Amino acid sequence: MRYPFKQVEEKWLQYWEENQVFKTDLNNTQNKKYVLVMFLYPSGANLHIGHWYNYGPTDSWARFKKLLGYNVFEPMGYDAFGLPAENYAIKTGIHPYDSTMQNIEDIRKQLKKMGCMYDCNAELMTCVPEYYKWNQWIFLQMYKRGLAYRKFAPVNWCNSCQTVLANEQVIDGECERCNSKVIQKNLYQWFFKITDYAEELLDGLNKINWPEKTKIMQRNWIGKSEGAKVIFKVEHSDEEIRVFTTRPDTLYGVTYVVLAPEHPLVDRITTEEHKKAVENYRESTKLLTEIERTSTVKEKTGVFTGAYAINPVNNERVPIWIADYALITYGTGCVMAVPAHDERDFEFAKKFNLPIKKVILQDGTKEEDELTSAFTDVGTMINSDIFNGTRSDEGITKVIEYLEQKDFGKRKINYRLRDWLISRQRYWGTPIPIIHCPNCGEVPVDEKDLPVELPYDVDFRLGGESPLARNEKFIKVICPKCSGDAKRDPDTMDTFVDSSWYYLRYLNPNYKKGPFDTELADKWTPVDMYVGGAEHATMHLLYARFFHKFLRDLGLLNSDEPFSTLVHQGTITNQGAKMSKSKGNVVNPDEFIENYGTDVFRMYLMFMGPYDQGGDWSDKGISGVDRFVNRTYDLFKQYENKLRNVIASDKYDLSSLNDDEKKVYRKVNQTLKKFSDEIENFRFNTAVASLMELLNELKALENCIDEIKLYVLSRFAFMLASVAPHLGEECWQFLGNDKSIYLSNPSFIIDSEALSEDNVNIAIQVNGKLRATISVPIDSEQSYLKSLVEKDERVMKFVNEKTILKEIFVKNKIYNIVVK
RNA sequence: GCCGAAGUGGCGGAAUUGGUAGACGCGCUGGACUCAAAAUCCAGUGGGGCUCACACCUCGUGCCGGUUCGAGUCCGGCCUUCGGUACCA
Repeated sequence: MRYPFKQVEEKWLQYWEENQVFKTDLNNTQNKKYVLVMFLYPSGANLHIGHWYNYGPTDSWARFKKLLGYNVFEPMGYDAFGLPAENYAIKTGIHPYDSTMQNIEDIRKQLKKMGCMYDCNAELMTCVPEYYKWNQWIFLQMYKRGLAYRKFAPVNWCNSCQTVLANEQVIDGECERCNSKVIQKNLYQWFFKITDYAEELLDGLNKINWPEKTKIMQRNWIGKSEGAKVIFKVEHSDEEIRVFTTRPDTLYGVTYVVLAPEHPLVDRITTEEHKKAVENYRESTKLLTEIERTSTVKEKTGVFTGAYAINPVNNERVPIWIADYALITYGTGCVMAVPAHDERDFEFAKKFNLPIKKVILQDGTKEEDELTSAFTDVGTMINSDIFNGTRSDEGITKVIEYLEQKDFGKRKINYRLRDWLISRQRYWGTPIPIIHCPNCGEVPVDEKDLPVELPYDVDFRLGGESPLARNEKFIKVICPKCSGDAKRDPDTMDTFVDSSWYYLRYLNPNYKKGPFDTELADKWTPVDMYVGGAEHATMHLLYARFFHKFLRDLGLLNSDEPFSTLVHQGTITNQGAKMSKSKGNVVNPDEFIENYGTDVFRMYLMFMGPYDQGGDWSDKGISGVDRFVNRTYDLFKQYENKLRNVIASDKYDLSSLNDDEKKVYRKVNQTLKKFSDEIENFRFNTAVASLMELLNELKALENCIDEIKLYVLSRFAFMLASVAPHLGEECWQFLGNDKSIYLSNPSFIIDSEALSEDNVNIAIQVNGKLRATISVPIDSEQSYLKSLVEKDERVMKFVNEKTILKEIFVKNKIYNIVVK
């Protein structure tokens, strides 16, 4: 009979809801497991395969933990602010609030079909004042501590989205969202001082169980480098140039200095005769950034300023150039150029005929040998006064010590990480709780006046300024300090602010005394298992760590990290291409749900391949899972109500069982072991395969007594309930159970004695080549095998007339005879 | 360029610390059931050789080399694909 999935799925969904099976008792923190998937962006499109792939298997993991007796908390919510809703509004006139709420309602229904254990009491959305009020509150706490600040700064501007972007949101010089070219613009913007936490963010990576590649990405993004700051005086001037270098050992080889074109010093030091050229160059680089910054041809360009700097260690006079290969955003915006030992400087020096001075001698070469490229490895220091003869790697610290002694410079650590730009010139986000007063300057909104509510009636057409700036009712306020006319800050916050702490809010979404219930947060965080896309490696996953540490420093949390274990699901592609609405290649899961049901579809997604690898979508194998599910259903259906009065023990003595009983008893114990291991480690494909193997062995069930049947089938149903929840429940019921398996606490213990077999197959090799396999009792000794092999013609024909040099024996595995 | 991951049958993919390569599934082939088909069930299925057949032999995990009794797994050198990053001093 075909598995009537529609009735079964409906039945159990209803049961779970009516009996609140998945409501978590948050006050009970014994055996707690906080399982979380990255929350959902409520777009108008249907949930696609990617959502199912993310949520389904993770839910199976959570379900298995629950079956094992853990107190599992698995919430789901909506990341409801953001640009797409606003762009949609501009196009259609439908207000972002209305469309978002409608979308959430639609998505709730679809989510339900997945049959996940989401605790609906914990649902949250970020676009309501009850939530974003606390974004503002956190903002104010940062402001108080100098961690939220406003500055006039060059920012990434997307003309199409009419807003600024964080560095993390610029991909290949293009806007992450709309792929249009990002340009530079100078604007007053709000920043969060994430750089204050750079060192701790780096350090903390060693303490968390995250994919190594994600940690590496964060490490690179933070980009710590150690070196020195060196001060060069500008000749005939009071100005000084402070450079950062990781190679103080090459300091004697400096032949020129480079400033970034935008560097403020340029105006003050450029000589009259070079002003024009410098101005032209600055203009051209500005244009270049706007037009073609990502050009693959990186021909070095630059101009001389006419000024000279003095190298503090040898008083050499070196020219000061400007060039766009010096970046204003990194280090001090100034570079000491050592062409002999830096590839970029070498290239530049060659092009502009600047001197190349060798100060590190490569082992096995002579000083007068000409350099054909920069030598950047370790060698012996030369032309370096008192350091001559020193190995360059040791020279680094020695030169730094010397610089500090003479007051020429200092040891310095630099980070690539920049502060997080959070202002957005858009409507659909959290208003920034700051008032700008002509008399008092920046005035933070009083905490008791929060939330600063986002007004509903707004003209959100694009215009280069925030839509909120055009809303008189919102923008005009009385300054709380001087009672004069003032204006609210018209910008809203980056939506990554919302997602930086939502996992704390889930624990009590209605909490009123603070952003989250600190008592619960202490018990339930860090999140035990966090699952989401790898594309968030340097954005959400970095910001959330920063927030967590900040909230800890506020005294609201005790833990240092938000997510102790992280897993990335892979990407499901369609014919090699990422699925996206714009490409029109999104595979709709609906037809599979309709034809096969939720359980089959979820199980197929798990079975396809390694979870973190994703893969190209194909429905080719789904019939295999469908067959498995139907066979399984048939098997259990056969025993419907027949085992109701049977009672199985927790353990059976193998010697009391017949061969078939032994076989299935062992197999189910072995499967339970394997299945548990595989699920625990997110290896769902092999977990499902192990169940298929088990089913294939269960033909032998016919020759078993009822007790064994029940023993085996109840364990099978137990495992099924994790990967095919509705079917698992149904099968559990067929065995005579009246209650949901999730309310039954079966606590099956693996019989470790049943894990091994009576007999094992040993590979018999001659010189490492397989010549025969022999079945022997487990743990047989070498001598016994030898006696068998000696009678075995298949093996002996390769041994006869040759000398046995060696025999290698690995118990229960292999017996290898080495001959010559 | 640099950092990271991966290359295994016709296909998706399995293989504890080096120890019987190809689990599980798809597909395909043959058979049963059927008037027939679908569905279902049973059997077979890496390539090559040899044989009436059973058996047996041989080659096989991107390429070349090495370590080892034994390598998909370890080491050295390449090639390809996919992610990340990009003048970071």
